[in-house]
Amino acid sequence: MTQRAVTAEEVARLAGVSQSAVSRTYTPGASVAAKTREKVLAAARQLGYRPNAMARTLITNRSRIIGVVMAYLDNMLYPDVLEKLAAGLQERGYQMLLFTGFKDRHSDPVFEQIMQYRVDGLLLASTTLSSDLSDECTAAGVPVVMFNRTTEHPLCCSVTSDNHSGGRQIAEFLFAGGHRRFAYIAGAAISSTNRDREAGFRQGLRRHGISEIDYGEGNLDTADTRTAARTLFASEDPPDAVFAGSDHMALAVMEIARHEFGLRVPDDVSIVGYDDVGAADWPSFSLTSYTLPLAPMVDAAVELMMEQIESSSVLSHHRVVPGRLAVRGSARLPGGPVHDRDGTLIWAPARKG
Amino acid sequence: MTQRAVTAEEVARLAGVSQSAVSRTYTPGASVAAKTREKVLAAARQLGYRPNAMARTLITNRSRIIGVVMAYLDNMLYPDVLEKLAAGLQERGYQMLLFTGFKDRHSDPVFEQIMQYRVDGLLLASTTLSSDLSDECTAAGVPVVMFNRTTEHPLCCSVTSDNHSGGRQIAEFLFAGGHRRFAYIAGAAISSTNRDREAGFRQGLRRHGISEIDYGEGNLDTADTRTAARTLFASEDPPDAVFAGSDHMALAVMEIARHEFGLRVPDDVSIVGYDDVGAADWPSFSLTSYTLPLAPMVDAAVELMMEQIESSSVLSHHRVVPGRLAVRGSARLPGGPVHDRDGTLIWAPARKG
DNA sequence: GTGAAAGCGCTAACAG
DNA sequence: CTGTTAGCGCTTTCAC
Repeated sequence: MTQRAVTAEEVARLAGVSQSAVSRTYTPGASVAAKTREKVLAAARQLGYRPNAMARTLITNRSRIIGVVMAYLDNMLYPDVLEKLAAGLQERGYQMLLFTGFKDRHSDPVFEQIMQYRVDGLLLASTTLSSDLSDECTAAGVPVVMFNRTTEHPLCCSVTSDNHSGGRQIAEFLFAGGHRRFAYIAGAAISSTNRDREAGFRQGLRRHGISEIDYGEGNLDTADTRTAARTLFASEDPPDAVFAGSDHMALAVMEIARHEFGLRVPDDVSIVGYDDVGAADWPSFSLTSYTLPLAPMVDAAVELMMEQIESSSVLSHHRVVPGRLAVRGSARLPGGPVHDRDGTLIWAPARKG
Repeated sequence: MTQRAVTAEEVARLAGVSQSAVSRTYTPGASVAAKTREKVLAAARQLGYRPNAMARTLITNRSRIIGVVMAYLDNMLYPDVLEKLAAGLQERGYQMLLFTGFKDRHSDPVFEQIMQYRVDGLLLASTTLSSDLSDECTAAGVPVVMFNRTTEHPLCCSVTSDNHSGGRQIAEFLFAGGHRRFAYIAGAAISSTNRDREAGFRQGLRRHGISEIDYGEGNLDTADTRTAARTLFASEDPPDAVFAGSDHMALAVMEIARHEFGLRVPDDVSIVGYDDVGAADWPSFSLTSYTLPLAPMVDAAVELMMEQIESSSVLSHHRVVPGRLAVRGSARLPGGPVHDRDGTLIWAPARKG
């Protein structure tokens, strides 16, 4: 601020009331006479007064700011997450302090900064970030919600999709499609999300007696994924079905398959992703993918956050939101309906009409 | 914060020094004896002390927070902007309060919120947002930097690419490629960015006697762009060269051209975009595009912001960062070198050898 | 319903 | 170099 802003004191003077009256006018539950309130508002408008949120924070011990940590945004999913999250928080009167772009740098100084701003809560949406961060938060009494990842740590909340089930459903679907040689392209090796998707995929295949699959490290990175795909397709016995742990990677694999190896998708190789980002539905890709239920996930995250803030306590709830397989053209279709091991229907051929 | 945080007072008591000594320890330029500093740091570590940025703001009248307004993030460019911006600000000790996701809602309440948090500056990266917002800021003495858009308003800074020149270069390139029937797909009609790109394009074509071109309203929206593209290609005399005001729209046009009209790119129609987002370089698209010089633009924006904050004054500098044509496969190549009207080389065939 | 007064956690003079 | 002191702008008792 270049010039000192208008204070409640000045407004009070102009309105001919006490400074407390001004404060009360801007405090939702406070008792102010309608007449007083009007005088205050008139004076405030005239002077261009705005309550100072910082000063309020100092005394209420609530900043109404949520720290959001997203190491990098190139997962095509995150812009969407950010938008929905911002909307949800704003609706409840909260602001968003964003920490991102520290791919290379260390995250510790970042964390220090966050804490100095006395955020009311922290949302961690980086699959790769060390969980020390969340420990330090709970130690400081700041509620944490992990988004699209989880942890074994006892005291923190998380919201994820049903990664394990999703991976398994994809395995069932691909197996039913007649494939026999599978590959998995892994995301960040240390992330629970990647671990669960892979574990589900392997479990689904094992049910059909397949325990050996190809493996590539995509690392959520375009270049790494391309390298992994090249190795895969150049092998003597290349896979005829590839499941990539994220759409981002799946699309990179598809590009390599088509443009560097001249493979037809899905005739020569089926490719399936996870997340169902916008581009998955573009005609050029028509990527079969497992839909990450973004809206309900964000809702759940905001809810968990509010619950903790309002109760002034750090909870430990883990919410899993179910997604569903979005079948498109990048994977061969099975001849008939596909069921999960518990009997639920994963996919069925469209009825003829 | 659930529990009241540790204060400088408590640290001082434990360290056996005055509270000021604690403050000084955390103030970069302050004079503290090494021994005192150490005692303080030891006590702080023991208690888990962190300075309260809010309290500091109250007295320094500097929040070290920059408000960033981005109405929506689906322009594939913005995640990148956000990352780079966050990194640049962080480097200088600033945090980022992000306002986004209010596509449908009104932006006024959002603005009120921003101002209550006493942001040191505001970065506007929404091409579509009304400029009243920036007026109100300057009125309040808060420096504004517009990113990737500009305005006629006297008191505010802006950083853009050379949109007009970019549009013109694309016109030259396409004309030299032998095209004769052109179309422009417009972004947000009210944005300076769109206006300039279109004006440059038209100017470039007019130089060659072409003043009539097709026009579609893509509105930076996938669905709108598709509709516009359908109308274009379904016409009796469809264009053989399409320039879309953003890559996002260019890709949408390409999808429609190929998959709904069976057109070959660039044999049947050349398509050129603007921004050079990551996907432009994917083999599936190989989109010729004008590179938005993102890194220098973000640097300039941060610089302009800091300059204003440090001088405690609202400046009015408009920075234009030059980009360059990234020639790929989505537009027919000219037979020989292409020059802009001032003689600068836009493109030349690769040398044989 | 209202004003006076205390104080949130910190920085910035000011003497020493 | 250090401690003392006076606020920053606000919310929140507490009497009235």
